[in-house]
Amino acid sequence: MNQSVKKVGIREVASHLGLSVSTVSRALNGYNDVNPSTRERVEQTAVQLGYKASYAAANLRSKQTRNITFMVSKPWTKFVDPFFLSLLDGVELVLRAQGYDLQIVMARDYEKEIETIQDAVESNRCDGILFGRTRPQDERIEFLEDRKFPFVTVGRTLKDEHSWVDVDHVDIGYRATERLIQLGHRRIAHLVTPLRYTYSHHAQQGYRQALADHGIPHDPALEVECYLSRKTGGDAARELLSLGQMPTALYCSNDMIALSAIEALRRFNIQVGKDIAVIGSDDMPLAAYVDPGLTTFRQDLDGMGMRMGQMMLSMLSGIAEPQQQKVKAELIVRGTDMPYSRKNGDEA
Amino acid sequence: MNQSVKKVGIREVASHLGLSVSTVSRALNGYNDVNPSTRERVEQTAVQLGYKASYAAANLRSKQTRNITFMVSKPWTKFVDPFFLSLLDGVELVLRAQGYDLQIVMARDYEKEIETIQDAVESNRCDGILFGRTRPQDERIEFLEDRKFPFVTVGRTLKDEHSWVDVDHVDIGYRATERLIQLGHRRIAHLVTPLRYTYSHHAQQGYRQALADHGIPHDPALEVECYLSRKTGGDAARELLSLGQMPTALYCSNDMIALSAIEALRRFNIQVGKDIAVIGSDDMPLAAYVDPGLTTFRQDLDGMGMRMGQMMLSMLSGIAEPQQQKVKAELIVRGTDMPYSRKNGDEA
DNA sequence: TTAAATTTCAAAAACGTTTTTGTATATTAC
DNA sequence: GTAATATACAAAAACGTTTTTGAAATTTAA
Repeated sequence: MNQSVKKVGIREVASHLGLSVSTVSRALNGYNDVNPSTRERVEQTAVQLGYKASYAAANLRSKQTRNITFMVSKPWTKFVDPFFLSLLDGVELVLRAQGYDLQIVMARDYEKEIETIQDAVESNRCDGILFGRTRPQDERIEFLEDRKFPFVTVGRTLKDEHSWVDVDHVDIGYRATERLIQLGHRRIAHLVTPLRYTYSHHAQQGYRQALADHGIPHDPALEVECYLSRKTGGDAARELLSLGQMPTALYCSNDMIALSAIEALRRFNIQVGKDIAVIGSDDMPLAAYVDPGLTTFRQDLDGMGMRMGQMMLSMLSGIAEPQQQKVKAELIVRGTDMPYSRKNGDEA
Repeated sequence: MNQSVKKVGIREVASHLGLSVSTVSRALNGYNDVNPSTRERVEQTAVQLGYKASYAAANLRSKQTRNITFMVSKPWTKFVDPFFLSLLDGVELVLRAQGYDLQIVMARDYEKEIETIQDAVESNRCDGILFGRTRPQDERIEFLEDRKFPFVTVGRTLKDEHSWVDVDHVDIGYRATERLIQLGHRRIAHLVTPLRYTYSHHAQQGYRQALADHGIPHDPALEVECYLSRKTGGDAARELLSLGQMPTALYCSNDMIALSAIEALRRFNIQVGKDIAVIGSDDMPLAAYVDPGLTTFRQDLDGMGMRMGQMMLSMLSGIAEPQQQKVKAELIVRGTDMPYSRKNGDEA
């Protein structure tokens, strides 16, 4: 392939300096049994000759790739999950500072997730793995724990003994619900994200706790599981409508679901922000742009990403104990939540 | 690291079958000097023993990574450029089908772009490179051409002799402008994306050609370069306002710029879709959600991604001639463009 | 029936580093 | 002044594959 430019290897650097390859290698890799002045000469010559160590050769011998893989899943839309992309920036910043590269691989569907991870660890492609969409019981986590392969997740399993960063979804659920209660609502529905993900359970837990703490009985009919497509977010709203007794407020554990429900309700001439209150959960970009703006929660994705990177780094440096970090989200009040008034759909 | 699970190499597979490692290797890699029945036995034993070839070792020997790197640039927002992410799906689909992996690396800023690419090719990390944000003269392309390293870009240089896929921005510029002209507008501004990117020049070319074809003189004051941040999109609108004679229509070679201008104009009580017409260029998700919806152009990113993958594949299989594909965008009429009426800001 | 060609596999070299081990020389300890 | 230690480098092994080369066994050609 490279015709014009001859590939320069460590041998060339060594012979150019009259040194052995081992010394060049050790100089370049920061070992201390090399004279400072020699090291400097080596470094200079290396850049001068344009030497770059072969990735494959170095990996093969050292068993280190200095590479961390983030597996993103293909979600409900045709694109990569934007939620995880937002994390990447923080992760990359931290890893890069320690000389690690961040590599992103996509998993096309559920089976590919575990397959991708297995492949990454079994073919020695990276030193550590990052991923999200964690489930109460997660095959991927079991696999990695079994292999003792370093990993950090966004979100956790129910067993919860590995390293993770997570938004406090119990807290979001609680605060969203409590806010609606304090605004006077009593029939509050929860459009909950797929229960195959752990965080949905946490949201549910926060929602139910808030109801309980304020003496509102939990009505299972008001808690409907939505899938992460826009369509089924609206479906849930229609389902609630057909219940006869429409709730006066909606807490959605995902903004997309909220937006989808809002659109469906609009079709029925139900004005969100006037006839019904809605609160979302993750402040997606769209949330600020719709009219009225969606009241929701902002999550510090960048900070979480950095924390994630730090955890990975410390695992790589030998720290074995799992590290865990739960971060609180910030309420962003916009226009979709409002006090309860008798005129609302509720006739109880 | 792997304490419980012993790593099984090609040697184990070979000895388990009473074959030589070379035969196992050739069987697994689809060479034809191996008996079909032997191949089957090897394949079975390989999965049975859980053998996976070491990535590094295979790379080192074969000089092939079966890995394609897509370099995404960090754009104006804090996240990865959503435009390129949309391509990824198509690219990945095509590459995966031929056993290639797609790996994504981020370039944090301009200098990192060339650096990232140099590093990827010089350390033999991939067999081919994909990227966008191409400039009229592009250092990265020169570097890769010089090394004869396979690459395909989204967008092109002005010299235009490499392999690329590109949206026909000349066409978009022409059609957007012509549409506004046919709606009766004569003072049409062009808020143009940064001219450091080639596609901005194409958009400009289409815009000017449409004006010329309809006998409208080109007013340089109406063509203002915007940077891809929301703020400076609005700045351009304010600049035009201060001109005294506001244009009656805006063609923006980027939706973000359009949205930003719209927001700024709203602050001045100028109603987009009533007082001024706006047309965007790339149908970003937000475009459908704002009120009124942005009239813009839809680009078949998925198809472009697939085409890109195919081009890469054919380059890898030895085809040397550059392949190029220009795709037309589809006009999406929403609410921000409307016919010219005398009441508009224009008093000419 | 023999020579040539084909099929199928094995032995060994090669890929370009890092790591292990070894060895002069210089330094320190006594 | 000698032995022990530390310093700075070199030689060679090792990493786990793929590729090259070679060779026996089988088939085909004559």
